[in-house]
Amino acid sequence: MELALSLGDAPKGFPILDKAPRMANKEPGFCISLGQSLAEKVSEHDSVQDETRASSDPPLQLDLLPFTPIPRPHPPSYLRIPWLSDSLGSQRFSPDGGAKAFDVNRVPAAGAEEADDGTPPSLSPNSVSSFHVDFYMRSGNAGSKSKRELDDDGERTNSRASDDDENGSTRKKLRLSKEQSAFLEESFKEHSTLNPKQKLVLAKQLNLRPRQVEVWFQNRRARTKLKQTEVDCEHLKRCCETLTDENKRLQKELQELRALKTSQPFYMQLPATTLTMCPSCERVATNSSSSTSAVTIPNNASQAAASPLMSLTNPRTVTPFDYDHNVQPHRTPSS
DNA sequence: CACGTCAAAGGGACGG
DNA sequence: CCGTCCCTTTGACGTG
Repeated sequence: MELALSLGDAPKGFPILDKAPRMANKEPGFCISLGQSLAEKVSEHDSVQDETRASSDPPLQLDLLPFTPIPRPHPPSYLRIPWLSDSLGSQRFSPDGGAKAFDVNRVPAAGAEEADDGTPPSLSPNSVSSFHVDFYMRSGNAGSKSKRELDDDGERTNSRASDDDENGSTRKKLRLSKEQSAFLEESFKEHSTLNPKQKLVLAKQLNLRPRQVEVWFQNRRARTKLKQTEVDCEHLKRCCETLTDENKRLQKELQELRALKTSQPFYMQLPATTLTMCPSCERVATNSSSSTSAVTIPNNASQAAASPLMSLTNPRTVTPFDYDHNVQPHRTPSS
């Protein structure tokens, strides 16, 4: 089976084209040709493409087929994303329907049908800002398709959901084609939300119902949100681990200091209320004249805050004699 | 067969 | 009131 798709008659760039090589890793038969870029529009999303698509560059052919090229028996169809350009543009599906038009959820003959709401976008055939993509699905690629995508003729037979609506029975599970998904994905990169016009045009271009496009964007936003939630969760997890480690460390230090305190009751001779510290010089004095105990003060206020007993082990040690520069010792709040 | 993925449906919230 | 969004659920399908 061959699937030919060409997007745009006046070549212009589009991010999807730059993603194509990556897609090609999974899609053996994938051929894209592209021309003038919309680098100005899309550079914020993909800076790499600017290097490959200068505005004056001739159309670039990306042949992603890993095997020998296959002939192109049918003229390409044309698609473009309207909000990437300044006017509603051309959309010309293969007129003869020979190369299977892009989608898939409808037979080509149904591609000209109006949208569900009965207001199909009127597309001008002569846009100058469109892009041009040729998709060639090799028969080998069809082998990678799920069996439900293929009918007896090897062609995709996903029916429109409207068929189900008409039946009013079960809703058919339909899978969007890789091309549709890629196209929607690129559209999503441009706009995570759609206005009605964009939705209609995109639906028309992808041969989908507007509701399908809308639902796809809703689900896509949900996936993005879920992913972000997972990232946030991971970040919080790491923060929690860090804090847990810090807490353990401080608890251990506290234990050590308590042990030190018990083994050296000498420090207990100084009631806490007798210690004062000069905020300017950080020197500690005692207003107990009989005491000549040496005390230490923290060099780091945060350390002291984190570990109240740390001051007992801080190397900077002073005696009451040091605090002797005509400054009245400050009273502690408790005194 | 269990599980994951994803399109789609349904309902509530919200803004114009 | 209508259209859209988000959230939840459903169901079809693919995969290990």
